[in-house]
Amino acid sequence: MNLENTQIQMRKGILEFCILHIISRGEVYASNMLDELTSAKMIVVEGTLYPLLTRLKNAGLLEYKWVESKSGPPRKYYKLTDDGTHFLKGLTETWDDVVHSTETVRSTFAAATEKNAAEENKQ
Amino acid sequence: MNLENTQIQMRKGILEFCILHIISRGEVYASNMLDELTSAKMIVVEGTLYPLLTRLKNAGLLEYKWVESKSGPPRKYYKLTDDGTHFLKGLTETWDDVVHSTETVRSTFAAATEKNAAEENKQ
DNA sequence: CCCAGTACTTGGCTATGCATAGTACTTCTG
DNA sequence: CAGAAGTACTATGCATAGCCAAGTACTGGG
Repeated sequence: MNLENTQIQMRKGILEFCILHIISRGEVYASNMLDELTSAKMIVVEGTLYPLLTRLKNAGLLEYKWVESKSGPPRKYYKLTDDGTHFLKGLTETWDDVVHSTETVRSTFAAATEKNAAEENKQ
Repeated sequence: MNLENTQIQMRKGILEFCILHIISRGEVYASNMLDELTSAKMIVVEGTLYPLLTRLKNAGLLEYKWVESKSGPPRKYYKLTDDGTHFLKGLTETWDDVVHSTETVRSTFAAATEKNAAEENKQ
C-alpha cells in the first residue's frame, strides 16, 4: 500500500484510452507512442505497451501493416479499425464520467456528515 | 475487451482515492460511503468496499471505533490516521498528474505524425 | 565478425475490483 | 416467542492489466 503502487493501479484502462487516442490521429508504431506518452509524462515500458497493442489487435480494434525501416528491423504501423473508432468513442465517455464522479466526490463537502447527523436526530 | 470491463479497470486505485477523500471529511461508516459514492454516480458494491477498508486499516491509514446502532448491528466509524492524511495528499497529486497527462494526450494533435515525417526526411 | 541500436516478444508476478454466499445483530409482526 | 425483514460486516475465489526482466531478430559501423 504505497504511492507507487497506486500510481500503477490508477493507470489501468487509462493507458488503453490514451493509446487508442494516439493511434486515432494517424498511423504510428510503438516507439512513436512511447515518445508521445513520455512527453505527456505518462511513462510506459515496452512490456506494457506491446502486449496491450496485441490485445487491441486481437479484439479487432486495431490493424497494422509492416513497413521497412532503414535503421533497424521493420515496424508495425497501427491504425484504428471502424470498431476501434467506435470503441474509442465509448471510452471517452467512460473517462469523462470517471473524472466527473471523482470531481464530485472531491468537491462535495461534509455531505455525509450532515446526512449522518440528520439520521441521528431522527432516531 | 468490452466497455464494461474497461470501466472496471479505470476504477482501480481511483476508488481508494475517493474513499480516503470521503473519510477525510468526517467519521463515516461503510453505508454512508456507499451512499455518497452512489450519489456521485460511482457505483460500488459491498464486496469491493469492505475489503478495501480492511486493506487501508491494515496499512495504518485508517482507524475505526465501534458505535452501537439502534437499527441493526454496531457500525465501524472510520477516520484517517496521520499516515492516511499524508497518503491522501500524495494520491491527490497522483490523480491530478494522471488527469493532466490524459488531457495532454487528448489535446495534442498529430504531433507524432509530424515528428514521424521529420524523421523520414532526415534519413 | 562482433557490437551497438532498434523493434518486437514472452512468461511470471502482483494487486484490485467483482460476484456470490454467508454470519450476526435488531426490530417488527402475529 | 418464532419467523421475517432490514442492516452491517465477512470470506472466498476469479479475471484482468500493468510491471519486471530476459530474450529474439534485424541493421549498419568499426
